[in-house]
Amino acid sequence: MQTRPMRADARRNHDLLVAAAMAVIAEKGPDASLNEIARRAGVGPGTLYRHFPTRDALLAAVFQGRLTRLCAQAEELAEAMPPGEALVAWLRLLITHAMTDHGLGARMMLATSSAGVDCWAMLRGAAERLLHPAQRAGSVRADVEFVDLVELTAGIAQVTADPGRAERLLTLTLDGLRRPRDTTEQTAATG
Amino acid sequence: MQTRPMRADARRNHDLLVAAAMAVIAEKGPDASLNEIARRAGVGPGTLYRHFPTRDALLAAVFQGRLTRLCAQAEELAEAMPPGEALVAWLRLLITHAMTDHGLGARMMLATSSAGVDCWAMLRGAAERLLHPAQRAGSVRADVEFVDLVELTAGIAQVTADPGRAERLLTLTLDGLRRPRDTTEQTAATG
DNA sequence: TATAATACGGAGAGTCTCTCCGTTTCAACT
DNA sequence: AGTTGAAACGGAGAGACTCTCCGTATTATA
Repeated sequence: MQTRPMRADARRNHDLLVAAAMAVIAEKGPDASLNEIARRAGVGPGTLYRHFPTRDALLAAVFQGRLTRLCAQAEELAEAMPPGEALVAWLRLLITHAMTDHGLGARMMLATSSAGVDCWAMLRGAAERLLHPAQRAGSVRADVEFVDLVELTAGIAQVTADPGRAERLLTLTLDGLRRPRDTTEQTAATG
Repeated sequence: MQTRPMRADARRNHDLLVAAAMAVIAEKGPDASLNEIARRAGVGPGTLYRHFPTRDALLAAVFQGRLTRLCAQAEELAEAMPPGEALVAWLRLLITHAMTDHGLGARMMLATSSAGVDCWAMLRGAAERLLHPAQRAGSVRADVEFVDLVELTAGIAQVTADPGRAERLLTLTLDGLRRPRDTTEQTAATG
């Protein structure tokens, strides 16, 4: 996979397209017309399709920047707080990310490999950087895995656009719906 | 809201359209062409739009039957099991429903009022019929509300198509990600 | 500057949604 | 049964979108 330097005009159009896509998607949602994005970028539709063969490829390019920042924040949190709190704080950031642009963030998070950018791998690195210490510290149950975190977070982000509701659902997910079992309930067979 | 009897041909076409929609959506997903549904039903596009002004109205009609059955099952479970178990069993059914037709079920569950069929009200009745007893019995925390159940369930259904994963995420949501607090961790300030 | 490789642009084919209106069908009344 | 007004039908068509193809223009290299 050797990346030979792009021709100057190609590079310029690539950047114009990503910028236009960011603007149009922010205002019209993830189903915005690709035609309009091309128009806004000042290029023809053909050019758009040459750079980004599928809609998802374009979306991935738009989100790569945000995702990179999100993963960097995981590292910062890990160094600034105790493991359990750091994880929770990052999950909050993750939900915010997943809610951007009408739930588009969540859609990208779930895409295993969206043409070039491997969101999955990036997220996995960041999430496990926080999850494993939190588990070692005993703040999070040991059987929780990376994929659980991402799917639950993405799910919450997709069902509501209201940050207050999202916060509420995240809290519930962290603590569980069942009553805390410091009572007598022993749950003989829950399977 | 007086419902005068439909004309015979109107009634017939209505039913043909719902049947066609069910078939086409099952095979092509929720974004299936409305044109094709009309064609399959043997009517013109105009007729389809007269009966169902929006896509969601048609989808709601398709799902009304399934939803009705789901709500009836809530009643049956309530009579057959202890409150806590009944709720969990019904949530399992709810997720299955939410996953049908490529996550379309979840989309309908979240639609507050989809042209005629008020899914929200139906679900609310069924869910609270199970939730409140479960809370009185102490199986579920008292601050959980109907809307929490629906949103969490719909979220799970939308992020995965694999029943195994859905089951896993439901279990996690019921029990929480945090470690059960029979340990020493007291969480002074988690905000 | 000449030339091959690369990228561009936009016309156009095919599809989809949704509307409009002339035509047909139904049901109520004589 | 026959008449008639209302209700419903159907399909042509406007407008928008996705994606392709290929003649033209631009870029890098010699």
